[in-house]
Amino acid sequence: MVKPSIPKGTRDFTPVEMMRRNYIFDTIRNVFHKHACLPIETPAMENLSTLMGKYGEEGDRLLFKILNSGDFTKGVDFQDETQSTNKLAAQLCEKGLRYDLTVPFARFIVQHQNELTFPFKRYQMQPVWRADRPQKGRYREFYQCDVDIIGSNSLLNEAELVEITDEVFRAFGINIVMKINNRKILSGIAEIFCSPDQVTDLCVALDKLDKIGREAVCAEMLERGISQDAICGMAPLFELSGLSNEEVLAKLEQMLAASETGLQGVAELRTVLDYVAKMQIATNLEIDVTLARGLNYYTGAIFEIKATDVAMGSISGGGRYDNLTGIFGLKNMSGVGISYGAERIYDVLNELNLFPQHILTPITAMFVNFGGDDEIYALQGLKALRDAGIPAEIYPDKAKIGKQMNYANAKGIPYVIMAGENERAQGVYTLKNMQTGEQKSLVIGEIVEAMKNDE
RNA sequence: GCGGUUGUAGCUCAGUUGGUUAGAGUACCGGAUUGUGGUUCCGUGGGUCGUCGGUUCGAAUCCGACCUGCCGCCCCA
Repeated sequence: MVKPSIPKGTRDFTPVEMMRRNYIFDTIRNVFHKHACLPIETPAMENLSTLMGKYGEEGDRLLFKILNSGDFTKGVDFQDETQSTNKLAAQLCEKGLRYDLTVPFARFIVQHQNELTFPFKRYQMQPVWRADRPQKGRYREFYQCDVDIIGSNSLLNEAELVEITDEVFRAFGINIVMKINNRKILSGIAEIFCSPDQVTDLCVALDKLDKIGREAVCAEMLERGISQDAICGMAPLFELSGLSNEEVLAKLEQMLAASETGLQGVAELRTVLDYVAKMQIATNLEIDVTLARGLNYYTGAIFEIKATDVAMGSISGGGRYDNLTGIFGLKNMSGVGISYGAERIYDVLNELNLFPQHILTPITAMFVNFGGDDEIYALQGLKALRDAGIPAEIYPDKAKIGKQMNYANAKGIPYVIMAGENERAQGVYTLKNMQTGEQKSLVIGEIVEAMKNDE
């Protein structure tokens, strides 16, 4: 016998967990529908060539690769030590599990460009896989809920994503702060203070400011080859927290006066904030110039969302990408999107006790099984309830009443219906409220009515 | 990928310097109670002590490797 187990970082979901997860997906899907977004799905596995090189060096390492079928060692030289692991893997694996939903989406757009109407608003809620080391809130298989608007440069789309985010988290009752930045601002900073090709090093270091503090960030910048002079020049960046969005924009405009790109980033940010204000979106939107995010395909706005009432990593993130489809041969297709992390949202809802009670009791009534003719009589009542759209079941065996009651109790079924010889003779059913213990003799129509009103 | 830490019944955990047949609570199942659950009482079952190897007369206990969960780094939903 094998000991039952599942791979590291993966999980089973119990009925209670699934009902909660479905509540999350349903809630998000409703908001997406309201914003006229259309659903798509893509396969769990993509060609490795689609995936490799899109997420940086780190991303390549975290990709799950799928061993070729058949004689996969044929023609592969394992002795050749000049081959890197990556090159060897490329010979052995031509497929991999998707790492996120955005790159497969870009592939999808290019492949189906002639069937789609642009601007295209899509949503997609599917699992993704990363060979990361699991920790709390970090899994190797997890779900993302993505929404993207592609084929339009309009900053109205950024504003709409803020609006969608606001609606999603308001529906959950989660208080959030939404941080926003613009990659062009980061490029401008690199342009002015160090050099444009150091923007990645700059971002990686700057991104850690709230975590490791100013001094450690400066130390990391030095280590990454950014000069002391440049770091001193950037000093005002470290002093922006606490300022209003307007004040931050003004300061950035000063600092970036010599960079066209940088100023454009500031202008974009200002426009988005302006839209958001005019649309009267209540979400707390905060400029954070240290927000960089690792994904190197972002070119404009960058978003990140954190729950304010619980200590947890970001529950959502996204941004604008101008050229993601370019690598698949389609130019001039700018898009902006955001991704909500289902398991992070689950943990937040759980920790703050925000899951609604009603999602846990999908079964409204259970008929006790007395066997024989009583069983048939119960089945008739059961059908009436189901026809009326009331989720109900009958205990399948003629077991002891205590056992059947226990079953209903353990499953949290709010109503138990009993009908034996006496009830059958009178054409009624005994309805028992499991919470109060109260019992009533009613005809089936009255029971249906009572339960409909109860909902 | 690097460093640290954890693992005993379905669950929460005891288990003495290494010493007979590894315990408790809870849950489960059965009974007290054959048309009434949540409270109570009694009883049954349930363990390759994470896995493999080593030290030892003897290992849940000491050592090593691996696996898993967790924490930090990297990165990130």
